[in-house]
Order: sequence, then C-alpha cells, then structure tokens
Amino acid sequence: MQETDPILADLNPQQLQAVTCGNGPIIVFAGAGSGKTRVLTRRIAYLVERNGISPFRILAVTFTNKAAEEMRDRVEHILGRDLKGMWVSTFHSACARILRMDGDRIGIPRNFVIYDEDDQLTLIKILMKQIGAEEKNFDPRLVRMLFDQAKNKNEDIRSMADGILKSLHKRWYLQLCDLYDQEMHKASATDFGDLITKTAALLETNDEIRAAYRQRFNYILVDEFQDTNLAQYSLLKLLVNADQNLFVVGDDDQSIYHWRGANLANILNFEKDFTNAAKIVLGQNYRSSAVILDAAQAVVRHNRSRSDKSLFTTNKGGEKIKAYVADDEYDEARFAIREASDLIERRGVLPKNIAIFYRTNAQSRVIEEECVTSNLRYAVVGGLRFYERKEIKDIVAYCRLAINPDDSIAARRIINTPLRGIGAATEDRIQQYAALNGISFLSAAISIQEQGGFAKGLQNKIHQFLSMIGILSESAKSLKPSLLLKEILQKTGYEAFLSESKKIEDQTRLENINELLNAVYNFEKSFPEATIEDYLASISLMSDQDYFDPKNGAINMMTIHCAKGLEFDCVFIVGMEEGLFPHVRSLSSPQEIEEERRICYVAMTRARHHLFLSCARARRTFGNFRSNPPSRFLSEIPSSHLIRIGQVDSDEAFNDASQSDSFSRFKNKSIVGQRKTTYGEERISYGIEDLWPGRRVNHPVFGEGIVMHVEGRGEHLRVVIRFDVGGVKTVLAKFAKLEPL
DNA sequence: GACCATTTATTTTTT
DNA sequence: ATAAATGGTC
Repeated sequence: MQETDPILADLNPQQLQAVTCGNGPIIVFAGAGSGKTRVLTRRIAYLVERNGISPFRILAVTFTNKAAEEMRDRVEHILGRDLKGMWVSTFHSACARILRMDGDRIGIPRNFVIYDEDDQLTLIKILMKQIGAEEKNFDPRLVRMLFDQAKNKNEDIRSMADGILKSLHKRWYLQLCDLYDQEMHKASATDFGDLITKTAALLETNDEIRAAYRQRFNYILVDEFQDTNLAQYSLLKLLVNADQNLFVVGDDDQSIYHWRGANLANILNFEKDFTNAAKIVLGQNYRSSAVILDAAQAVVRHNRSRSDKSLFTTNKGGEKIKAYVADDEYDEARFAIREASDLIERRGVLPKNIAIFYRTNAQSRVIEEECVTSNLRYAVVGGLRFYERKEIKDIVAYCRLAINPDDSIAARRIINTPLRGIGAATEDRIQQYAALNGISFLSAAISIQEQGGFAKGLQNKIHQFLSMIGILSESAKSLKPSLLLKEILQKTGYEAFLSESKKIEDQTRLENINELLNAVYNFEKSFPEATIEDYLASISLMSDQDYFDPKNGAINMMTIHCAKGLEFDCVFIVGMEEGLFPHVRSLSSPQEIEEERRICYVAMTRARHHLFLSCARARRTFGNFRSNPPSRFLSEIPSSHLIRIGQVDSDEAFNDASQSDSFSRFKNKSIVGQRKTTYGEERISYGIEDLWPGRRVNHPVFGEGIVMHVEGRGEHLRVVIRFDVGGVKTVLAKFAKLEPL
C-alpha cells in the first residue's frame, strides 16, 4: 500500500522519520541533494492529511518567493486541493504581511512602503548633506551597512557606533541614526531589516497580538535554516507557542550568507534553546554522480569549523570533472560556450539543464558576449534586476507617491522626471524647508507654494506637478493597479517623453515599461483582490531567483549565491582563481575563506552529471591585466576525479596522477607572446558577414533602411542604419532583430 | 538648466 | 573598460 501512498512513497527511513515525526521541535540536517524539499512538502501534506491539521495553522518559511510558490504547488498537487490560509513565504514577505495587518499597533500605517538599498542610500546621502557630513570623508554605504548589520542582529542601530568609528565619524553616525529613524517614520517607510525587527518588536511589546499569532501558527517550518540571521531567529522564538512545533531544515556546509547576518550559531542555539528537539540526519545524496559528490566533499572537508559528516550515494561513478586553464577571460568564455554547445548538439542536453556559475556578477558580461557571437540563447538570472532599472523605478516611485504622499524619496526622484523644469536648486530649497519644519518633501512643496514662495515661472510648474500628484492620489484609491499604472504613464507624460525620444535606449525603456504593465496584469490575474500596495510590496521583496524561468531553450547564467537550492545536469564554474574565487576580500580572514569554500561546495553540488571548472591565466579587471594563480579549491579536488582538457603545456606535469597535492598542476607558466588557443578565434558570427555597408535590412520597429557602417563586436556590435522613414539611427545588433533583405 | 568634457568609482555575494 | 558623477560653459 505504501508504494502508492502519495505522501509516504519513495522515502528512505530518515526521510520517513522526518515526515512522520510527532509534535515538538525538530531539526533536520539535510545535506546537499538529500531530498530536503521533498521532506518539507511531504511533511506539510502529512500534517494536513494524516494529522488533520488545518492549513490555516501552518507557516512555512522559505528562502525565496519562488521556492515558496513551488512548495505550495507541490503540496497542493500531492493533496489534490487548494490550501487556502496556509502561509508559505519568505521571512520578509511574511513580516510585510503581518505589519500590513497589525503594524498600526506600533505606529506603522497600512500603506507603509519598503525602501530598498537604493532608497536607503539616497536618504542617507540627503541626511549627510543636511548635517554637513562630507561623503568624501564618510562613505554613506558604510552607514547603510552598519544599519543593516545592527538590524540583522535585532539591535539598535546606535549600538554600531562603538567599535570601528572614530570621534567625528561617530558623532555624524549617531546624528544620522536619529535622523534616519525620524525620516523613515515620517515617510511611513521600512527597510528590509525593519521588516524583521519591527515585526519582532510588535510581537514582543504586544501580548495580545503575540498570542493571536502564536495560536494561529501552531506549526512552523523553516527551510535553509543555516542562512537565517539572529533577528529572524528571535522572531521565530517569539512566534513559536508552547507546543514548540518548530521544524527546521538546514545544512551548515551550505551556509553562504554570513555577510548578510546569517549565523551558523542559530543551529547550535536551536539545540540549546530546544533541548528536547528531535534530530534527524539526511545523509544520502540523490542528485550528483559519485565523482561530483566525492570531489565536492573533498573540498569542503578542508574547512576546520564544520561538523564532521559525510554524504553517500548509490549513484554510479560518472564522468570525470573537466578542468580548463584559459589564456584569458575571453578564452574561458569560448571554452564554456563551446562545451555547452557540444552538450546540446552532440549529447542532446536541453539548454535549460545547463548552467554557468560565477562568483561575481561582473563576470557575466564576457560570457554573454560569447553567447551572442555563438548564437546561443542564454538567460541571466539576477544581475541588474528588472525593478532596479531607472524607468521602472521612476514609474514605481509615482505609484508610491500616489498611495503615500509622505514618501519623500519617491517624491524627490520624480519631481523632475520627466523633465519639467524643476531643477536641483528648487529641489534643495524644498528639501531644506522640509527639514526645517519637520514635514515631508511634498508637504514642503505645498507649503512654499501656498505662501507664494516660488518665482512666477516656477510657481506654475510646481502647481501643475502638485495637482497631477493630487489626481493620481485620488486615482490610487479607486483604480486597479494596472489602470493606475496606465494613468501614471499618460498623466505624467512619461510615455510621451519616451516615445518622442529618438534615442534607441529610450525605445528599450518603453519596452521595459510595457513589460511592467504585463507583470501587473499577471499579478492581477493571480491575485484579483490585490491592491496597489500589495503589488508594490511584492515587487520590493522579489528575489533574483523569482525571475528564474527554466521553461525555455536557453542556458542559464547566475552567481553561485543565486544558484542556491537549484540543480542542473551540467554545471560550469568559471573564474576559479585566487582573488576571484576565493574572492580577494575574503583572503585575509580564515572564516571568510571557509565561507568561500562553502560557496564552492554549493556550486559543485548543484551538478547532476557534468561539471566543468575553469580559470584564466590572466584577466582584465578595472581595465588592466591581472594574473591570478588557480584557485586553491581546484587543488583540493582529488586528481583522480579531474581531467584537464584543452591544450596542455608539456612542462605542466598534468598526466601524473600520482600527485596527491595537485596544486602544481595548475601553476601558471609565464605566457610569452600570442598563443593559439584550443578554443580559438573562429566564431559563428552574429550575422556580421550578413551586414555590410550598403546592404538593405529590415528592423522590427523602424522598418527598412540601408546599413551605413558596422562597428564593435559581440554584444557591442553596433550597426548604423539610415532608415527610409525616420533618419539615421545606431542600433545594437544584440537587441535589434535585423533581417537582411 | 542643458550640454559637453573630465574625473571617479566600480567588483563580492542579496532578502 | 565603462558607467556614473562632477564640473564648467553657454
């Protein structure tokens, strides 16, 4: 009977134990690929179906919104019904929701906004200007970082003043703390950190509210527990009731967010705080080949602060890990793309099952260029996020201002966007007035206007601006999100401004705005009841992975942090060099090196069958060449598991498998002059041979024209075209789907 | 206040 | 190398 049981089928004894374990605190140590998600979803299904727990009593916390959505889908699929009332979300989303409902108890109005990193920084810069602290002497980003660190620990931001800050900086910092809190309060704004700490404060100070949530969430499940921070852990403890039905899943080897306040001590503390906790270890890896698993564990075993454990698999050996030492980053990109194409064309791998990982976002560019030249479809996960684009932030700022006139950061952002002749001097004047009278930016503008404080020409412009915002605020009260957005595009003149522009990038911006409209339509379809506030909250809490859509024919590119929780048949890890991975910033601290090593472990264990590692002998950083030795992590992989491909210098003793310390295998030889590389210069061009001056082409937007000039290469291939209608324009071949006629 | 030329920072990782 | 910030001129 058990084979067909959708809740208990195909579970190994430990998984079964975790799924069916009785009430009380439970900690599951789930190694990479050990079926953690399966255990979580089955556990929820088990609670609901077998223990008769109402979905309404369950809170499941995941690391991304996407993971949350997937988890809900899976449980609903197992049970064959909707689980309305069950909360599955990230810490941040859950807190935003709680504050939206009950934040008024601690002075947070229903229409509060969430300031992102950018908004925070803008505010800090304004405040620094106000107190006369010079950015040259005192980096606003340091202030932001200190705020963040304090909030991650659920401490007052003022507590960070002691320690690293010196007299003057300390004075400035303390002033900024007060002003920041004041301004955030005035603007009805919270930052990411506030979402957690304010929710904790709400529960802590309000017995009634705390009791209500404790009663409601009788079962709490937390995924990726190793990456929770102290504030989140405090919140959990406030939320958990006397039954202590807290089920956490984590793996200390996969803790890669220490810099964001994640605290491995939480795992230790859990066992201290909940001494009666059941402990379950999932030790079988179902994902990777034995070779890959073995290699990854060999690497992570070099960490000293780590609980000794090992994963096993019944998977057969598998292919060796392939290593390539490239000449430079372009050669490396050619290697990866060539191998990826080979996997697709010759071995029938679907592009969506291939991923290229890198340590830093900046590395994606060269690889993207190579994809373009090789005509290989790709998708970058993360990087410059959609909602961080200027045009999107502008439109979102109008939305924010429409629902919350006190949002001064939003007001300042768009008062002269599109250009309406209200310049920096005027802006400063309003800001000063606002600071002096302790009112918001918009109120200050209204005040000055009422007193007739603006010069004649200006007065008219300000009047128009203010009445427009007034109309939008009214609209925000009654219109659906999509209609409000449309009205904003029209009434602000933003749409007209862009479509009248001749610049090609403004055309792209217009496309992005249409994309935004689409996103809003989809949101309305999924949540017909949702308000504009809900939409704004949802977008500010989006994670990079939330945009990840593997259902297309493109290979995937992302940072390793972004790859957390994902898996692929074939994985490339590029830039395996000292100084890049492990990153320079970690080199001086053993703890940080160990975190880098865990990042490497996470990256390697994403792979099912094929793993490719590469490094470059030299690469350009900040415009000049640098030569990095191969990453220490390469030499921590047993040489029996590695095979080096591509051209090998005869003096690089590579075939000597007897070497156990294999670091020397990767030692750099000085490069003299130009060398032909295995992954040479010949390229499948992006139609460059099809585009020559004088040729007639068709552009999907601008119509037909004649090519005047072709310049650049790869991603930067630009084509100057004289269009039959509309004159001469320069377009990027990457975006413009040009069709030779 | 717009438009240019020059200078400066950028690269960890992100909810 | 390149994008953003700054500064000077009209």
